[in-house]
Amino acid sequence: MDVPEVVVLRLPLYVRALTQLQREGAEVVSSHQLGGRLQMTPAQIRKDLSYFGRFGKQGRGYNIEFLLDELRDILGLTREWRACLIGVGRLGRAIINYTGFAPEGFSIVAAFDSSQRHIGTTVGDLTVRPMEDLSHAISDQRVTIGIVAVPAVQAQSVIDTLVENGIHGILNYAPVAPHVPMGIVMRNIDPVISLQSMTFYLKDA
Amino acid sequence: MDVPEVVVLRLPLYVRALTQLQREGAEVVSSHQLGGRLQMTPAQIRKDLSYFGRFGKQGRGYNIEFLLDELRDILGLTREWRACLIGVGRLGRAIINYTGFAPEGFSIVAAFDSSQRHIGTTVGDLTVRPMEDLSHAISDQRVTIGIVAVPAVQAQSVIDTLVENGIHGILNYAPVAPHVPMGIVMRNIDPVISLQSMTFYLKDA
DNA sequence: GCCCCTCTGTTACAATATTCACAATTCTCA
DNA sequence: TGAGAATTGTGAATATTGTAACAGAGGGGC
Repeated sequence: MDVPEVVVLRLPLYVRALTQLQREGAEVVSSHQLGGRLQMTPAQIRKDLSYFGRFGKQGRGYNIEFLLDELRDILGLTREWRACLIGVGRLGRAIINYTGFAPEGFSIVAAFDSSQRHIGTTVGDLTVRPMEDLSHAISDQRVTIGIVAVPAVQAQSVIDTLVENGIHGILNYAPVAPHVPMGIVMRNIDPVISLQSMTFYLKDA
Repeated sequence: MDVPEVVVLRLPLYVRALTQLQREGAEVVSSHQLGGRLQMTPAQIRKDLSYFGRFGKQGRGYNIEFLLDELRDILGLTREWRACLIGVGRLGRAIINYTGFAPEGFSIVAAFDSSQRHIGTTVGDLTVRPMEDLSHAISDQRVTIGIVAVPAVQAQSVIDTLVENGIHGILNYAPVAPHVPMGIVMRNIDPVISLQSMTFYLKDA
């Protein structure tokens, strides 16, 4: 099964739009309607979905509940995902307190920091632990995702440590482009980079 | 000048990597070296840069200081950009307190909320103002970017209001895919979407 | 039951993006 | 000064991604 990554990146958008439609009471949606919501062509939606199966009915469209179930299954969203967070500075604390993760099945089950100042303190309902505990925590609490919220200079070494301890998925908030081995999936959250590509279009307006 | 958007999206990464190299004391860098840092091919870097001019010297590479100046100019990073923030809940407060914006020339100069509970309170060094003040604040304080940190249901209408008041650049933290008119530049920051596309690759590991 | 309208899945095509490959230029050093 | 090594900028080749178009299936109305 060889699905282009761009397609995978769009699937969560479909899930979200369909969930919204479902909340509005819709039962069926056409690729045209969905495309209207997401500002994309109906053809692209149909093509994307066709990588995974045949989910629609000609003349009718897609049953929302059914398609949602399928997409959630494809993306692996039917299980809970446990993450650990490294770095409980301002940013890290904000991430722990962010309420958007839990409803989608992502939970932060452990927090780490290298500074004595933070170790032992409580953030949300987590007690901050020293980096030395990382290895045990990952296996004991079956953590599969690492969230990195340390300063830029420390990010690469923290990520190396996570990878050494069997983490395959990394959500990186540090403003760097870390190097990860093949097979490791990393996503960067970086508002400054987003702004800097935005100003290119704003600068002569 | 017709530059592909993917190229513009990469320019900030070059700026960051070059800044880092400069801090390390380097004066010159080749496309090969830069590619090593950013995990991309030398050819891609050279081609990207060639959309904007000829910045390198054969046999030698790129003068870092010169290339940085050029890229900053291309991206419009030589001026200060003033933003306003809408929504001072947990997320909004974290954004105001985020220290990563200022060093890059982005400053949040006004904060708004629609709830009486928040209006008049102080966040960072800003006093939260009612939405009614938005129009005046944008012109008085020459705000050009809007940062949206309101709940999903309010995001579209807040964005409409920003656009009506002349904002062309929007950094959206709300977990929705809002609809904006042509010519408006929007960037979405959405860790949940990032995680959801990550789990696709993690689910059978 | 039949016609017509709708809408999917898919194939063929077009547009974009990336990589290759090489002439041209610069630097180094004997 | 000249030969050899390094590295750019770019046009051509390849690969990837997106769009269009259409055959065929499903549904509704009469």
